[in-house]
Amino acid sequence: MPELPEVETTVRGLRPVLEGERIDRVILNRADLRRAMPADLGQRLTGATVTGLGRRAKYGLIDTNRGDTMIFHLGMSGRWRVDPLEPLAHDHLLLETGAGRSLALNDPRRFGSVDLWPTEAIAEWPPFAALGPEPLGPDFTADHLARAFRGRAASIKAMLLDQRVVAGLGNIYVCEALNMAGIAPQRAAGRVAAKRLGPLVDAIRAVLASAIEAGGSSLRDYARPDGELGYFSKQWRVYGREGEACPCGGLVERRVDGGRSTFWCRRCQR
DNA sequence: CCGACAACCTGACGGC
DNA sequence: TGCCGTCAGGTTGTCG
Repeated sequence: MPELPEVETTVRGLRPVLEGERIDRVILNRADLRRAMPADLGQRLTGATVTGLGRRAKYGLIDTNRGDTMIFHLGMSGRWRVDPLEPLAHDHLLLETGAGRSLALNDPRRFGSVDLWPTEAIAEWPPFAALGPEPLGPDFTADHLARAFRGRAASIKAMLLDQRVVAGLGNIYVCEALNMAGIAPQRAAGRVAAKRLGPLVDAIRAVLASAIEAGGSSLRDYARPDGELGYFSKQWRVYGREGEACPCGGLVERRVDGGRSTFWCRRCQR
């Protein structure tokens, strides 16, 4: 499930459980996710106190007082459960705090990852090295997109999914933002008029912000054992809505690009 | 540079 | 009821 808003919602749900708390116990059921967890993960985390939590792109960050940051990615199917009532299949990592709270990282498909890296050098963690700007941060601007898109024949959808261009967008929110901005997903990035890039930046920010708000509004529910996120799906304009009406009154169509579904409206997206 | 495709995994769902 | 094909929010690599 997780694109940027879901990871942000997850981090916000973990924060009250972990921040300032000591990790008393680490149970590693299986370390072979998409990339293997560090062999000494349990040793390095046990007894550490969590000093803060954050997010970069689709990665969650858990800082400790030992100088390590735990970096987790939820892949396609990852989720944290808070104070789970019972174990589930695919609970790969369990944490217990000194306050008696517990967390379970569950990921059936194992496309996620967990790593540890020195907090002071977090920007040099290899997957972070080439990431583009945060879409909700100050460096994500129309000028940035203009530079990234200039002369490029690749589709704008492919460019927005490229984490080097902007970090944190996935298939759902790219479809949503392009619909909101009225841009056809298959249009060559270099052929999007400069004056349309400001509205595109605004659309991306708006769709992410409302998705985070939707997650945030159900944060109370997050701390349930089922780990439900309060997903944004009810508010999707086009994603998963093939054959239904676009907000403009046109018809939502589905096409496949690079093996992934694209939902769009040919009436309002040009 | 670019698009297509496969690989990594499991689960949900629809059709028959 | 069960079996089978299809599809799924991500990332990374290869091929032509």
